[in-house]
Amino acid sequence: MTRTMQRQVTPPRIKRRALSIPAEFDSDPVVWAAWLYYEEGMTQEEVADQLGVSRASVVNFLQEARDRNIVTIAVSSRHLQTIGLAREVADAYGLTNCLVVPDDGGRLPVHERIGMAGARLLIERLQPDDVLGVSWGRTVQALSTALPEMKLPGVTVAQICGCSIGTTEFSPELCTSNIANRLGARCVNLHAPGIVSTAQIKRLFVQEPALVETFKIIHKSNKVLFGVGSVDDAGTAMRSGYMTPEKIAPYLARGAVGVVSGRFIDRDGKPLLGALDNQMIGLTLDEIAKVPERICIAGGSDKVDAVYAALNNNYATILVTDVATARSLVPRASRSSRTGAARRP
Amino acid sequence: MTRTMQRQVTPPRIKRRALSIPAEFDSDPVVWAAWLYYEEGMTQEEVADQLGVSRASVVNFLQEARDRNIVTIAVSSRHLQTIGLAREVADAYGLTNCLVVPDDGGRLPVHERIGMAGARLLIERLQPDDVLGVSWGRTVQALSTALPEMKLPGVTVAQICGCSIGTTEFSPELCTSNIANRLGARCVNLHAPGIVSTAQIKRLFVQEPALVETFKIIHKSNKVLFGVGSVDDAGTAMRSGYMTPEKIAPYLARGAVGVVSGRFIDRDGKPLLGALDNQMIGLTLDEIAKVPERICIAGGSDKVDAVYAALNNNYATILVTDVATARSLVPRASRSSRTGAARRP
DNA sequence: CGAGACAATTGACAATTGTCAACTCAGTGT
DNA sequence: ACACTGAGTTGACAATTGTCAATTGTCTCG
Repeated sequence: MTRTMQRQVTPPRIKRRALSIPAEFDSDPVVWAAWLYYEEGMTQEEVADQLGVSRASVVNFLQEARDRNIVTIAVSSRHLQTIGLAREVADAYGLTNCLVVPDDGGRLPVHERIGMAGARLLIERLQPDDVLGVSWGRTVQALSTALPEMKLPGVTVAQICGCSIGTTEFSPELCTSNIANRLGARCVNLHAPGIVSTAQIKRLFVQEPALVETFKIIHKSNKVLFGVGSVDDAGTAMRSGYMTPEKIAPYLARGAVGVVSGRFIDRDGKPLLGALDNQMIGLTLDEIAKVPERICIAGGSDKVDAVYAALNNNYATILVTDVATARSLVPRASRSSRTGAARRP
Repeated sequence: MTRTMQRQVTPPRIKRRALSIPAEFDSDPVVWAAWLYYEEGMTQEEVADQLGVSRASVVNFLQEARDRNIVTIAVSSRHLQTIGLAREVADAYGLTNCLVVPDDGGRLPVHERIGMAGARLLIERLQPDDVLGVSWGRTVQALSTALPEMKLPGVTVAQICGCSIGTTEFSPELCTSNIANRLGARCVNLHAPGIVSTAQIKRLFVQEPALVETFKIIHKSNKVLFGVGSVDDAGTAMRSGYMTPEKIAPYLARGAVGVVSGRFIDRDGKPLLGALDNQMIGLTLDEIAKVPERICIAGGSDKVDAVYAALNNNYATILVTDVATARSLVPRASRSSRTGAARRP
């Protein structure tokens, strides 16, 4: 979602005489245009003259250069962390990192903005031999589509909870494979339903050699990426056919405030175990909590309670959220939250 | 040398009412502006409204964001290698990499353009524990100023040839420390003249414990960066007081065509050893040739002979040059050069 | 060989962005 | 108190950039 530009035509009349020796067959004009424009700071018209094409074509070339990742325009996530609010949240909840995406006046939905920032953060943090466990949800899905195409062959992306049955636009398997594809990473899908009908069937599944192998990889995750669902609304989990109201009811009755990777948590973030849990296939909350780096991407006013709970129980080491959510989060923090973070001198 | 932009003022009249909750004290408006503009693709006017400032201020913020490296606009060097010409040169001379910077119609001098591309390449290639040996010259100097500010604390930048006496704008010690500073790397200077008056004095210097220590580090270089000087013109080496015409004369007489890191080479690239060599303090050509990755940055019609010689004797594993030089280089190559590189389908 | 289809390129126009001199406002010195 | 300085901001204007429909070129097929 970089700058929007497209094509155009050149205005000047001194055209058509290629200045130097440009129009040879030994170069990709797109690369040239990108270099001259972005690196040397030429104007599009100058580039057009240099290349011997119309300025409109230059616009096209530049567009293509961005699409092909020949030029990269990136806001470094490190700087989004320098925003005072991000520091306050990080301090308050003991996070190693916190990204707060600015408000854009409702231009883009929250989950998309958070997805974009999360994408940026993710590619800056991934190391060659990482195994990234991926949960699912609207925000995770948004992150996956915001990722640029890359080549990170050493990385593995693993699906940490079973598949959903419904056919919404997002699902665990789609999130995972999308991310892996964009990243050029190995993709490990968990080929099993997220929820099976009985605890016994779950046991059967889990003992299946193919799944055992898959789980071996999943358990090697040194980073996890997950969203947080609320239970107030009809929630992601239900809309996607992952759960049904009847199944959820007992959890709600016992005080569930949110869903992390398909599992319910109470207001303190404690796992809320119930009958359903024995039918769920995927990493448990305790297992997730053991992964060294845990990236939580979530925001929106309806999710504040759930995010607060999740943070409170330290499920996340890194949080990507939006301004409004961050603002609600700070005063709630159990520890001392410092007011008035450092401003520029 | 990214896009040129500066400050400005906003045109619309619907201003001054901050749309959401932007003007709080918890954020750096520069980061916000950068995010909204570059990441979300808002127009500057929209950003201005969102932030509650004039559009002119937004222009200023964006300028500052680029200056502060909050946004990075980069042409990936990998793509400069995809230019057919670069491949031809690489093939012809057995290089692992070759970058060819496009012609810009004389807008910027060759060495600056090459320096920019070299800078890009360098930061993409440097690994955490690298020791980078740095020679000197106009192009190396240009590279150093084209580097962005970074933090690469694990990297060491070492000066591989002694200091010059003159006070030109560039010198071995300046090149090295410039590069180290920009990169946020450790800087190891070689505190000795590049040329001393007698071979005996050189021996004394080199045995000095402080220098012995320095050389230990220098010899650990796993990457080197050097330019190539011609001897046709009055050359860098002389203008900087590094050498004098009398000293050079014997080398010229014996067929010197170029200078690499202060040492003369003949038309086959062979080191041309003479009286002076025993008075030079710094890595020898043979020592340089043993470094695994050797980045040569050089171009310009006056240097073609010298670059050809250097490439011919395999001093470089990576070459950064300009189109004109690359064009001259290809037909000279001793091996089979393939004509007509791949075009886009 | 011409018609048709499709992609690339272009010029005119509209929108966005950069420049600049003037202005505001805090802080200072007298 | 008041003029002065300097940083930060602004509006009007100029330059640059994006859009789009029309044109051109290329390739395929009849």
